[in-house]
Amino acid sequence: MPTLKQIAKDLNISVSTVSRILNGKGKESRISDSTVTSVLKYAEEVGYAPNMIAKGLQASQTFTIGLMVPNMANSFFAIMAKNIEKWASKAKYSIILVDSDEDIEKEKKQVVNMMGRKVDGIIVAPVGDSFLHFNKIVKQKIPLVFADRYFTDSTIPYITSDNYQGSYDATQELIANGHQRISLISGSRASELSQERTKGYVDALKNANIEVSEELIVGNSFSIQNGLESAKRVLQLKDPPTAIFAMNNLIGFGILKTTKELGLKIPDDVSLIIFDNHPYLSLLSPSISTVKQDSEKMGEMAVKTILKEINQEFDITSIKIPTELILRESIRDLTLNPK
Amino acid sequence: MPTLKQIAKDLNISVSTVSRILNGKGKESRISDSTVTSVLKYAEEVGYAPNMIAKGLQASQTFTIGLMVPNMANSFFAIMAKNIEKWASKAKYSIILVDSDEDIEKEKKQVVNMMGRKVDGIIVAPVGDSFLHFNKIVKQKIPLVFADRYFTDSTIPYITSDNYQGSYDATQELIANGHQRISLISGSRASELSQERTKGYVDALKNANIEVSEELIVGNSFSIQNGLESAKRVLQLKDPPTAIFAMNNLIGFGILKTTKELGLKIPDDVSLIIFDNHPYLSLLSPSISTVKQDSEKMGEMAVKTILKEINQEFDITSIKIPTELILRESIRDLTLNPK
DNA sequence: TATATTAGCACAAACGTTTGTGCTGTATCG
DNA sequence: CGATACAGCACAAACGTTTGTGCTAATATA
Repeated sequence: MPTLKQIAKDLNISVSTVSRILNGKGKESRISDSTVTSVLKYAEEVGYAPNMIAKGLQASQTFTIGLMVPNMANSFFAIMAKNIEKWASKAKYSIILVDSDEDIEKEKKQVVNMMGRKVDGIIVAPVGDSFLHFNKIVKQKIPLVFADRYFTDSTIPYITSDNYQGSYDATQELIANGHQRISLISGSRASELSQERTKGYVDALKNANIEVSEELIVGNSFSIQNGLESAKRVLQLKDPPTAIFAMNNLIGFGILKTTKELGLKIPDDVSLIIFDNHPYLSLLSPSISTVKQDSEKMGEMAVKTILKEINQEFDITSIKIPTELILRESIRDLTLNPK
Repeated sequence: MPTLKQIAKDLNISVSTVSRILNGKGKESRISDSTVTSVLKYAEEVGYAPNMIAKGLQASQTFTIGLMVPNMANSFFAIMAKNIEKWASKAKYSIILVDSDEDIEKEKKQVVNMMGRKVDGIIVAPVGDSFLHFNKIVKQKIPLVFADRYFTDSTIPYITSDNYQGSYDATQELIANGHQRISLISGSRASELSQERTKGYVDALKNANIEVSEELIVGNSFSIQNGLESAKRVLQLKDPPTAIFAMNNLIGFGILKTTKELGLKIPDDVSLIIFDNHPYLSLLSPSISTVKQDSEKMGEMAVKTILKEINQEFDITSIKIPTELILRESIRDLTLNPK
């Protein structure tokens, strides 16, 4: 791989001259046209490409953004990552990807790794209930933004869905269809995202004067396994719910497996709505109603926000992206034909 | 962020001594125990973390692996990426992620970008029908391995499924169920992967003395759109197929949407088998038979292979990972109840 | 013609590492 | 007691850039 030094040597001129020319500063540095063209031509010829590592060392800017997600196998994060890469690469940034695998220890370790790699900014969907290990990032003045999951008691900006409203809407829809015993299968309780979605659920119930029953709020993990087990548990209650609200798509998938296993019919035996849409949910029989999150937009806004931070702009704000209620066939209307 | 220089200054010793100690070379460099412990203690205290950029410059090894996939929204690649990151990080490597978005131009540009970033190796699922733009990688002696998609007429190692066998098995299964008019909806024809899967399909037909009809081999893209349109086309033939074989999961999804839209029942009206499994396919009614690829393994082997290349080991071979035929309810047995 | 200006480039430091070599002082040996 | 050995460290180059400053020769000005 040719370097500036090599080109300079071959052309019998200095490294600095070559550098300036290749950075388009030929004119302002009063380099003669003949030198400029010969360097340009030669660089092209030998296929010169700047060493970004050396550039990064010198400028202490690496044009790299760290991205940490809890689980790439979750299509929500995969799509978000796709869009983050898309918008980052448009701005000449590259993405360093980490799948924390919902493991707080890996997350902590990789935070340090990313700092060592001198990323210009970090986008993370955190897995834990504490942002302490992110403080060192902030202390180093490294731009940071949370995506999807977040901490309101920190000053770190976040991009997320309007979790409260989405959850409220979903619960409200179930209520409007005559449901009173509605079970919420929750993701990690420690996450503020969970708390916000729970709040939407609770408030919708309260506003409809429906008693909030603790036995109907179950689960503690954003996983298929949790969906499976929690659904099983709640459906085998002496007084089972008429409807279930799944807090994310993995939980939703688990619930679907359970109902299939138990031979329960949706929506005849139990109604279902899932937070987070998934292409296949429209193909199921019955198709499943969902709260659609705009993960493309979330990725886009996360990049735009981190770029603002990197460029030291001032109007940096957290963003709640509206959700969309998609009604399909998984909710039984109990007002028409009560159980 | 503290540097070696800063620590050296604070402790009134030289940079080289600090460097050696922090790299565990205190003993062999005959540094006194007192110096060693004081440096270790102080480094811990100020939270020293090595600057990987500077390290990379000096060692010309960045502990970075470039990963380029055509579409992260495709769960196959998302899962592969997850496992690549998993195995890479176990070996202290980080992943630079690029989503080429099935765009050959973006792929070409990012190849150059990755070289400029001095990645230690590159794993790529290429989108085009030519590997010319990868030659410069090879020429620079940068380790390269193809994953999923590949080129047999290059010397670049690849990790892929046993596409021929998987495809043969799927077709064979349809034939065993009495199907004669079997449509193959193909991904990008230029890809050898497509050609291999097509070959499996063709050979299975030939071995059963079934004529290969060109009008039943349709499509030219690994996309939902292709699945949608091609299925529509083939199902509206005067003599439509009794079974469809989808070359990947996106195509399969498109087909499922089409049959739903057209009101066709699977498997009564048309049978279906999809190359590449997906969790939701077991939940559909009917559940869909698939050829399951081991994308976890593919990711793992891709990393292990690239690490071998990086470490200049010799036993580097291309790998075909066996597929598994998963039979569910989407294939009608025409031998029992012919159409 | 002597001085000032400017064109056109080279030099060198710096970014944070690693590592080969060299230097000084104390301990060991004969 | 003089030479040798080794402990314990410092110095400096190198990796490939960028950029402020300095230098030389040619041109312009007085």
